[in-house]
Amino acid sequence: MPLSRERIIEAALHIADTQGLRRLTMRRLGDALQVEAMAIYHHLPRGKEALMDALAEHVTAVHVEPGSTWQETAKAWCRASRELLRDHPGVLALALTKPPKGATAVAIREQTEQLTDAGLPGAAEAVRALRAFVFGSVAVEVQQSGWADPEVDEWVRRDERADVDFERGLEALLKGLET
Amino acid sequence: MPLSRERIIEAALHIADTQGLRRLTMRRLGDALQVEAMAIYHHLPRGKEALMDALAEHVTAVHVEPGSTWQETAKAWCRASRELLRDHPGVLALALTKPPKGATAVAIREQTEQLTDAGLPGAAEAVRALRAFVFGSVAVEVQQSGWADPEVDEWVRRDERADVDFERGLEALLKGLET
DNA sequence: ACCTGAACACCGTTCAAGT
DNA sequence: ACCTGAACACCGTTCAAGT
Repeated sequence: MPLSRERIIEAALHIADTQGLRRLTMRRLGDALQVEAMAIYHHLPRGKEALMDALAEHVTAVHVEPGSTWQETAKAWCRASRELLRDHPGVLALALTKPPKGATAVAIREQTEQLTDAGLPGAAEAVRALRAFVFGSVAVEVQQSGWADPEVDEWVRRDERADVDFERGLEALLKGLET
Repeated sequence: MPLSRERIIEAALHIADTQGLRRLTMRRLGDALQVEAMAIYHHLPRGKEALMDALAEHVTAVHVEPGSTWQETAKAWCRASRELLRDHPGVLALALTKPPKGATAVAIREQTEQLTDAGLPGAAEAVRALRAFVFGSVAVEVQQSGWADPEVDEWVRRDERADVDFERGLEALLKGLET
């Protein structure tokens, strides 16, 4: 299998999620791909900076099918975003912090248009509020899961509670955006 | 002026905020403090890991005086937290991502007690929701300010809008927590 | 076009040594 | 107790060279 941008990003995500972002180095990434680190520069010309950008984009560029109401569209987008971010805690810091570019910027514009087309005035403000809600929810949830926690039962209960908190908060936020 | 934990953290914050977290190195930090990098280890025995923890704590350990109602206390805490995080964009990624320990964990417990004492049932859930709101708001705001933006007028308008968005969202969230 | 090897400047950290 | 100097293993990146 030849080296490719996609394979590089996939391997990098795996390292970041399992070992932490600080352990994601070009040399280790090369090892994981059975290649010398320098080979990566051929596919990501700006090197590690380009890799970080690509990882952030990969976990923040979300697309959903338009629902029957703008509320349904917004919900689908929030749930999909949350799931994607939760699945990749290793790059969460990048996702919450890097200014949206490329595919992420496109996805934000797309979502704004979807809500506008579905009849929501002030869709740009709504999208910002929804993004803030998702970011904050995931940040707090992932932070908490990093706490030392010996009780497995506690774990499960805590996870389920994050789900209901998210849905409850989402519902309240959508109500607030209706006015 | 002798080296101290406080001076080290202050200098590190300055480097991170002005040049970015990636440029905060032990050697550069030593230079800024007019000392060899190795001297820092005497005040922060776990080295860079301890430094990162200390920076995260410094921008997330917030205390406020109790207000006349739990709503006032919560508002004061949210505003103070937002301001502190906004003042230090260089370590925002750490603040949103590192599990709360030490002074931050203490501050969270303190806030939960303040809200409980002021008569709010389920204060732990409320504190999580408030933290998520602040984190999400600041993340989106700082991300946006990282966008290329030639128009100064736009800048100002955008900043003011972030303020009213924050206050509006905070008010709505507090209403939602009353039930 | 795609990958390697050697090289360079820089990094975090240890440890013995200085005061 | 507090700081330095030298050393080590590791890092990102460049560039000429191989195929």
